Amino acid sequence: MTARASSPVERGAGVAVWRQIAQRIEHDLRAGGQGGGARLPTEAELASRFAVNRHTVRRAIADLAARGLVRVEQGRGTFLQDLVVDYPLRRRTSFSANLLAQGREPTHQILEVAEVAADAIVAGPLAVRQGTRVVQSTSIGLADGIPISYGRSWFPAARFPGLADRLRGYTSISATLADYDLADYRRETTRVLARLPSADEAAGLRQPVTEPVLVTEALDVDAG
Amino acid sequence: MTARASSPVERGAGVAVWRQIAQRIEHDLRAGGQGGGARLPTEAELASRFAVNRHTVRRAIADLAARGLVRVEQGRGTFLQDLVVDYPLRRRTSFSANLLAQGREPTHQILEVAEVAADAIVAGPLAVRQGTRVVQSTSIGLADGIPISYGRSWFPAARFPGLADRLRGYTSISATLADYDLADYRRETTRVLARLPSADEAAGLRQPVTEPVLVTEALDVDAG
DNA sequence: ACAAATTTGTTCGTATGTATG
DNA sequence: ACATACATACGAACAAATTTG
Repeated sequence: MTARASSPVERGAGVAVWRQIAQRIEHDLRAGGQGGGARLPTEAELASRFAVNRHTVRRAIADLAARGLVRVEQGRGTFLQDLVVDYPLRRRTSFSANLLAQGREPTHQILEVAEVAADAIVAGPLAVRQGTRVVQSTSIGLADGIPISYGRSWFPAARFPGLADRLRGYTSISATLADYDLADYRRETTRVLARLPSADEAAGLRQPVTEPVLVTEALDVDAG
Repeated sequence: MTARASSPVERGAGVAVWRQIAQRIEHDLRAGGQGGGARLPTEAELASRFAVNRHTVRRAIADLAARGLVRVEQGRGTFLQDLVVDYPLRRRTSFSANLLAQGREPTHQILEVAEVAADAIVAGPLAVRQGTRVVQSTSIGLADGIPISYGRSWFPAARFPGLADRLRGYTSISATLADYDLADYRRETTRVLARLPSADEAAGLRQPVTEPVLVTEALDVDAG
């Protein structure tokens, strides 16, 4: 698509070249309704097209990728992303940030991750046979450094290849804990509410993009 | 802080140098509890400290910034970011939103909530004496109706009056599950993404009001 | 108010590594 | 094995914003 010479970018203008390129690509993407995972030109191609260094194109693409417009795959190419970045990932990051910011958010520490055979107790709810390999995660939840919860979870190993390692790598929260937290701890933290502009319209649009607003409100509560 | 020579990064290992640096910086930040907007060493400083090119350091910092740990200001420096949006609540809302959109996000079902006496196993990590009343929650995680995880958690009853009832009322997600989900399940569900208008600007403000955007996107995936 | 020094931002060039087909 | 395409890393230079003299 857009095989045209592509008018050159403005050098020396106030706007960084990579921004101009990012914007142009974005515009072109939105214009030419390339559904699904349409593929973008290669970095080299774009570089020559815009007459810039490949790094400059990469910077632009990095921006688009960060905003969830495209997805980059090594060795394959860059593709239009209509599904956006995901939430959990960001969620985790925001959690880390939280942790860093204050020291008193409830945290979750994974003590141990092991792969064991499912026993009778576990096998039932997981709908697997006894003896099936399951990943067992043992963790504690902390609030202000004080242990609040202790939990053990099991996941079917087969269904989640690599889960064990992944769990070891991260320190994630226990939802249950967080949920409780949401009810009680909230008092002295900041809240964020996500409000869909209108749960209805979100449906009609074919565009994969709906943009509800996230309202953040700080709530100071006197102790007690 | 950390004025030491900083053992060199592993070259040629499987991990990109910038990742190692990002991780090291992150670690150092968490370790040295530098509250508020403590300032990081300059890029040049870090570059020489790690014996890498400045670009490599920049890449690492970009990562930290993207994850909300630090904030970079041209001409001034890089600072530890502390104000953050709130995490758990956002998570829940997004979860609800998710639910609303489709019906097949991974869910968490609480099977049973009981108040029991802490046994030796539980008492330890919770830092309570054996026999202390603890709330025991048993739950399973589902994805598309299929049980994926089975877990049991304990909370000190004293610390959380009313927890039992509250747990019975909710149906929450398992963070671990969600974490994994992020890698695999994503493919065929609807995602909700909270995007700060500009991860950078959101930084400057001391105001407790940040208004990221929630992007909801439907993703149709061909079966198979 | 102006100049200089600092510090981050942008762009180019070059080289090499890694994943994909 | 080979070509393609993205990933990483280094080096150099200059621009822009901020702070300091």
